[in-house]
Amino acid sequence: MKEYDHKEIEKKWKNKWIEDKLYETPQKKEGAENFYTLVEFPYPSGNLHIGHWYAFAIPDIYARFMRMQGKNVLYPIGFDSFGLPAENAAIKHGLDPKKWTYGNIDYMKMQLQSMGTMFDWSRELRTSDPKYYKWTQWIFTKMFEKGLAYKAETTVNWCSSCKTVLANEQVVDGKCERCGTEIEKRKQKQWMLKITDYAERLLNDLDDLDWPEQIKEQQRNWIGRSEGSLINFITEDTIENISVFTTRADTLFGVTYLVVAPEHELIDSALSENKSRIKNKEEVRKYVQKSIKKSELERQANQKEKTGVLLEGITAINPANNMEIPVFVSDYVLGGYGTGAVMAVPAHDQRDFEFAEKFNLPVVQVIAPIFVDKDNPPLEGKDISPRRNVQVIVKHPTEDRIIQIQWKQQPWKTFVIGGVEEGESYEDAVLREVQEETGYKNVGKIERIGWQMESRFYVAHKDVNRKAFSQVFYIELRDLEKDEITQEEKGLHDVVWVPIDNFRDFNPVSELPHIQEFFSVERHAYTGEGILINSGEFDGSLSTEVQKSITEKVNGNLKTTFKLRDWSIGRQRYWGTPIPIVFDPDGKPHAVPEEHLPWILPEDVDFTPTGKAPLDKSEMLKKNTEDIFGKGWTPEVETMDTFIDSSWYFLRYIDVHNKESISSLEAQKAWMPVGQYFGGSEHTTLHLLYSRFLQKVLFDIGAVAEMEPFRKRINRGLIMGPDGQKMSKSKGNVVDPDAMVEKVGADVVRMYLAFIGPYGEAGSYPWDMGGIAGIRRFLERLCGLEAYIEKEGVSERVEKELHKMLKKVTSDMSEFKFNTAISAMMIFLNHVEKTKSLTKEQYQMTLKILAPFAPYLAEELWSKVVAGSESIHVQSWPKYDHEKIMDAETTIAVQVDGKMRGTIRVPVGSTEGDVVQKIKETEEIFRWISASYELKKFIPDRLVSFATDTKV
RNA sequence: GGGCCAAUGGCGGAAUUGGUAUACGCGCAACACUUAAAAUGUUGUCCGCAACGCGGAUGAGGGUUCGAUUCCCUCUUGGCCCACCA
Repeated sequence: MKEYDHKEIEKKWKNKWIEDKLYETPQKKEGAENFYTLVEFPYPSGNLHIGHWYAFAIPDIYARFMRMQGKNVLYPIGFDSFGLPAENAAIKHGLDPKKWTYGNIDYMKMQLQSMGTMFDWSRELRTSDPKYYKWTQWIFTKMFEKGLAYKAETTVNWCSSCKTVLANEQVVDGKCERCGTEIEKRKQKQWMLKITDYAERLLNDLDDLDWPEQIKEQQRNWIGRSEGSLINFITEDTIENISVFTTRADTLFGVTYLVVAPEHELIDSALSENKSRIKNKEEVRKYVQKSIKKSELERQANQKEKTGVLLEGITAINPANNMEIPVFVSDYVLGGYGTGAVMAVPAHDQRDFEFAEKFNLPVVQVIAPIFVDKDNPPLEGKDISPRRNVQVIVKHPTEDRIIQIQWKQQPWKTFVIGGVEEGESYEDAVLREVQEETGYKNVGKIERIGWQMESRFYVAHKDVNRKAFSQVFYIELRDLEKDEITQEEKGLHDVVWVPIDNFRDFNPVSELPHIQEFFSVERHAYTGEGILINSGEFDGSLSTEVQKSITEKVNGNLKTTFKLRDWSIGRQRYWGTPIPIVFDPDGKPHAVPEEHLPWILPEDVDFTPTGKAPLDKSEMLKKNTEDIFGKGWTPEVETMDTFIDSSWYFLRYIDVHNKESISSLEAQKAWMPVGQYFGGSEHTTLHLLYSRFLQKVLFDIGAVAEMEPFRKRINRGLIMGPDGQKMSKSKGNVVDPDAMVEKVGADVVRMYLAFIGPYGEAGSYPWDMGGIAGIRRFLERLCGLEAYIEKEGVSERVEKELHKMLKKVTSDMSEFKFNTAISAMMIFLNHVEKTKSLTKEQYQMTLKILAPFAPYLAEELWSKVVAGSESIHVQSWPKYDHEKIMDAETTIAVQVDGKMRGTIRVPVGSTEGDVVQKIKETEEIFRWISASYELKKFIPDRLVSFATDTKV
């Protein structure tokens, strides 16, 4: 056994590779196609955790593989080096954010290099470098010129601890994503980017992307396109119309009130103007102020309990039926979505339903669910006989029992059930049917249960299809006094008392949700589809088909709305890209002209958070502004959200020293779009969407030639602690990569992470100390292979296994299944050790396959066996030989009636006849096949399947 | 509440995409080497039984099929994302 001294090997090759500039990627390489492999760059937090290894070292395996496949592979790295932690270090420990950040970078660079990655460090970038942020600012000024960057009064998320504004995406569970402090709502003038202008394109262009469907779907949901109608409700005084957005115009006849958000403009004007008709101004003002100040968390915590205030003095007209309806203000309506006002349909919207119950508002059903009886479905070609009927749940006066009607001619168990006669009310029909069918006559209050519905079923004894409008009622008997029922009724059914919980035995109607709800004492709105009722000329139409016609009838407009909101990007912070805007003496904003970019981040600032931006105190910035633009001009003092920095960094790597543009079109032509982008799933709706947005903006101004930045995308999984929990210092389950590398070597850590599970599925994998020992053993055994070379002669078997392995590894790597690729290598090693036979060529090929996984060890062993050779990492990937994999004989599985009954060995390419003949000769298999059998399937060289079942 | 995804031995996971379920690794057990342990090696390791055989098993139940971990339906559990989005 040869010694595997990982420390020695790693030290040796790390330096050699740097000396030889092994990983510097030229813009073009003779005879090689360019391939851009990208991984999300890190924030320089101080040191690498095991997640970083998973993020960078595994894509490195892929990058190396592509390089050996003959591609000119770009695998760049940089640092997302602006951001809050640097500033927090400054505030807490009085450190210079720049020094703190750059010190961290130096250390992390060393760690990254220890991984054995093929990063091209000559292209390293840092977003806090003026040479970089000059172009971030340039992009901003272009957006400003196009009206895509604007300052607007909005309600913002304010973190009182970080003393800054956060984007919606940075608020998690109503708390600050960074520090966990509860978020308050504040109104503030705020720089915004108009991503909503691009919503449609961001959505549509997803279709053509070669990304996992899951990721695309998540972005689609985030963009949240919905098609609905804008409908105008005229208020009594006709001055203040209220426009609402709805996706359920079909329920318009069921609107019994309107609700506006606390932020709605109607409230603003009504409270300020004297002529407003609102009578309870004080009450409204108090409610609105309270709810706007309410934190996100409170708003969510109060989800169950609806609150609101009636706007006294204002009524609106339902344009569908001219009914007068009240108007409320409530915070269950969002100011920022749609028009900030909703039409409330309590019968068919759960939130409206809850609100109506609390405020005692009328509930009008306009959609009737359609119930098709599965046991007695309508038969085609039969007449349809429409009918109204009632179903009555009759409760025993003292016991928890209800009446079940057991039919004699049909296999039915039902409630009391019967038709409503012409001119008869539902309630009268209930009393009559109960008396006719059961004889009981002293009943309590009649209660309607759930919604009217349309049932469709076939009535066998009348040979018609019934389409019945039915309503369920509940009554409690006052006593058991009853009249004798008629002989005719007696002949039809028995009346039986059954326990209340047996309601599921009732068929078919008890399957209906609202019956079930009744018994579980929950009440819900009916939000599904159905047939329109109480809707004038639309009665009888299908709810899914009337949105357009109802909208047109009331002069509404069809309208598309998005959930996506504009991106708020201003930060009252220091350590970020300064917003390159100056204000003239009238306060009008102007972009800093390109010749003055980069608009430098001044260094004479005080970091103590005050709620005002630190740059506000920079004399240097003020002076610089006046010097350039003149007296009375003032600078913008906010910095940008760091997500902007990272929304275009991939365009910089490809031409990192360009002084004329973000990157030349020539460089873009060489590299863009990114061929493979690896990252974390947490960036699906943030970074990934923002990058696509900026790319499209840049495309529109001609700065880039591609409309989409990333051709392919893979979201990696999560590495958990050995206990299966998320790693955290407080749980004490953190795995320190540096210590692991020290102990077992970088190659082992890389390879173990690759072996832990498939890379392209965002699962979570626990770190297993035993597992990593297994990989270490594997590499140690590989070190021992050299001893077998040319010792035992040539084994055909080993040659075949080698090519099989090569084939498997090659295809697995293309699909990011590094785990099974490694498993194939292990299987091969097991074969070699068994036969102890290996040629020099076979050994070299094995090392090449190992090279992307364990770059240090492969290089070391390679240098020993191929004297004076170039690095193994510039060798080309071996090709497998199909001929060598071919077997002369193959194993065929024999199935009988779907069960495995044995295998036979036959020459490759045997015909069906040969195989059957062989089976007939094989007693232990043939005994399963009775005299009469049928050959169901013959797959050459694989399987044969028989059926003996004569029924088939 | 909505969307997406998953569920296979004691554990991480394989399975040619509808064709021999449990590859590979870990763990465990026995044995060898050793004074002993570690390391290493060899063998075994889904479950049941009247055990060289047969039956059962891929979260549960049903369906399609000669054949289902794979496709379809219902349900259960778990994960991720979103969430009073009209």
